[in-house]
Amino acid sequence: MNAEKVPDIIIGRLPVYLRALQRLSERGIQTTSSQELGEIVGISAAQIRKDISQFGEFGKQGTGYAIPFLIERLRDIMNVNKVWDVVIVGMGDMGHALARYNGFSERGFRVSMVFDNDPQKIGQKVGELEIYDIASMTEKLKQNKIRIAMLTVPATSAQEMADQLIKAGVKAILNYAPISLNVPSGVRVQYIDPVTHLQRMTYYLD
Amino acid sequence: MNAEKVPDIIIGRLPVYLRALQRLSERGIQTTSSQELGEIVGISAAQIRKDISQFGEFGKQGTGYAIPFLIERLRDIMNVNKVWDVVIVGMGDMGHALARYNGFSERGFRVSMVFDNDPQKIGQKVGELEIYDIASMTEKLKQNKIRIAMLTVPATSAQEMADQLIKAGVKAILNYAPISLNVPSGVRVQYIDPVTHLQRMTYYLD
DNA sequence: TAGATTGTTAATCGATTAACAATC
DNA sequence: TAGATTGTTAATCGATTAACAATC
Repeated sequence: MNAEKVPDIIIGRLPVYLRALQRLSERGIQTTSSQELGEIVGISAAQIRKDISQFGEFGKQGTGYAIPFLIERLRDIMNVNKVWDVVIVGMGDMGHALARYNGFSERGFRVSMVFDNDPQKIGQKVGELEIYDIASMTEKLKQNKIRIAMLTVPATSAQEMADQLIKAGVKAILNYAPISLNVPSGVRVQYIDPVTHLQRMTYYLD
Repeated sequence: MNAEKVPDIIIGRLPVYLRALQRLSERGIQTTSSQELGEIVGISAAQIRKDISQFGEFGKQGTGYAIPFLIERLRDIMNVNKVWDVVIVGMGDMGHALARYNGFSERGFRVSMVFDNDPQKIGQKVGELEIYDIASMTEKLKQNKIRIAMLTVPATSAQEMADQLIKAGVKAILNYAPISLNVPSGVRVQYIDPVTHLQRMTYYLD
């Protein structure tokens, strides 16, 4: 699709554009401009045009972008024009909250399995899902060709769990444990740690 | 403290350094080098030295950085050498999970109040905390001089709640709602949306 | 047609890396 | 002393912005 390699920093902005476009679409709006979209997401119009133009000519001079069309293109580009099965490892409070979150399905993801190693939890239900034993995880992930996992275990076992996930074929980890993971190239990690996010802001507070 | 304005991208890496240093410290390690720290967090040694040197000369040639000392300096710089009171707005699953998370206190934050507008929830307890009515939020935030909030309400009411928080004096918002917030300059926002994080990775999956 | 807005180029700005003297 | 590693400079690399011809 794209001859040149697109910088990761641009890839990181696409989901934000998509999210904003979907909100506009929900409100019945059919068209937008780089100017308008930029004001919504807090990014310059020039940058938005440049980002989008990496992938094709999706706009029209004079009128801007057709929202449903641009949404489809972005979903294609990001590979979310299908539903990805994801698993959750660690059924503490955070794992439970994610398992019950209903914002995944409408945006391309489905929580298909959840795991824990606590005998008290194994076999319990979280919504529709039964909590499986981590001991059976490698096998189940391979069987179901799972590529994406969310990691919500304590920091002390996060690296070990990540290693297991990777051995089982996982290529993308959303890590909620407050620790930097060591992973081989070819495996992607995104970090969600509320404390680092908060600390990034307190620098600016007196 | 620092004459030159430090780029925000550097500020964003400091919490990651701090987190790694604290893990080393827990393991009883007293000293580290830019090389070693870089391998842990996945950042080049040169960049780590450059980032740290923005704020002073905290290392020693030949031996590296004294971990407890560097931790103290970073905590000073980031303003987390004291405990910040934070509030949570929206007591759904995510709000509950955050309210019960015990990783805040040891890293400079304390959840001091939680709010919801559901009569069923108001007055209930979450751990030690009573859920307060959002109607009383402005008043309570002003009384307690709250500067930081975590926003875990549905996307549809997130902007409205953010506006209220800002009116009440909040200067930093950690936004869990899947929507870009519009805020005046002087107010900081950090975004946590598992779906955008996942979408950022699916681009690279086949 | 007149007005609006794209896609793209060139210029600017900023961030990262490589290299090394200083020094513990 | 010899080896290790910092702090910093200069070079490189990459990202953002400004500007505008093209065109709807």
